[in-house]
Amino acid sequence: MQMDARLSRMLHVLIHMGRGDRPLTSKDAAVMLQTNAVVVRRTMAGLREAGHVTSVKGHGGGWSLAKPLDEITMLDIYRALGEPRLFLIGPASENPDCLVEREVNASLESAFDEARELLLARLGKVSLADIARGFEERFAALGS
Amino acid sequence: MQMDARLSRMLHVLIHMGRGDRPLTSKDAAVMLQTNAVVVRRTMAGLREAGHVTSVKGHGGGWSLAKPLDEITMLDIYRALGEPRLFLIGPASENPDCLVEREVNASLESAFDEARELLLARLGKVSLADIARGFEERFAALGS
DNA sequence: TCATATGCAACCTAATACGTTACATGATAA
DNA sequence: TTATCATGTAACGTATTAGGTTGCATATGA
Repeated sequence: MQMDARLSRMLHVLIHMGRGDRPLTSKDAAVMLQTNAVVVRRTMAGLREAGHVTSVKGHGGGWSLAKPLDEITMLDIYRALGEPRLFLIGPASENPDCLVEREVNASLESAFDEARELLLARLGKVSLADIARGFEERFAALGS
Repeated sequence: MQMDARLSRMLHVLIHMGRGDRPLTSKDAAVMLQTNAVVVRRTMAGLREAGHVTSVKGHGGGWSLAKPLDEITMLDIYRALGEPRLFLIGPASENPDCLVEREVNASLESAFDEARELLLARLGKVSLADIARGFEERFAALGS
């Protein structure tokens, strides 16, 4: 499979939403993300269920933030997406009969679990407002 | 795609090779790994190129370790497999025009890079002899 | 009423480890 | 020398899953 870009895409579009004043339509988001409006709705559905965004049908409708960006972390969005699998690499089988294989699995899982823990902790420390701030700084530096 | 089990499988089979005295045929390895002999050869080819194992054709042939297990780390095998992609999650595009997207990518990459670094460091600290030792201990505990 | 927007089902596509078949090549034993 | 055993490799099929696409129902505002 290709990369799972849902987390990246949602962060991207949420920060744009934080900078706009009107609801963002799936169509406009699709242009930003260079994809299809259905893909946007499908992915955003998880964020709505998690309470991070709201959606309104009809004229003037679209997607809006349900809370300010500084109350949303990268980890929140990862969770709202259903905590998709992080690693492409894994054990051949979950509960093998072979004791050697069990030992190999234990060694690998230990290393991967530690990496996962670190990664999620890091995602939890960065709010979308932090990322937006980083953007503002780069943008300002560009104009100078 | 399903999990990439090549690392797990290679560690498994290498430790078995360390416990045997004769070359291990692809067929026998395939039974151990519950797969096909061609898959074994395909995957082991990388380990041979990296100098971790040797292969001999014909009668009495098969696969042998090129060095003792305490001179091979989990990281060595990961590298010999061509350093396959670790993470399933990634950016939507590598060099986006949108500055917001660049900022998102930078934040994500920073977190993922740190996790990768930790993971590879951990893989580099564990030799196959360490895993074999763990197995021996569990095995001995089982018999008591 | 009509244009606009989400909601959602149903299907196709791409990428890639893994599985499978077929055949060539090399090595050993009879 | 010949049969057997083993690796080497090409070629093609399979399964999984994010993403893409079409179609239609539903709700909202002008």
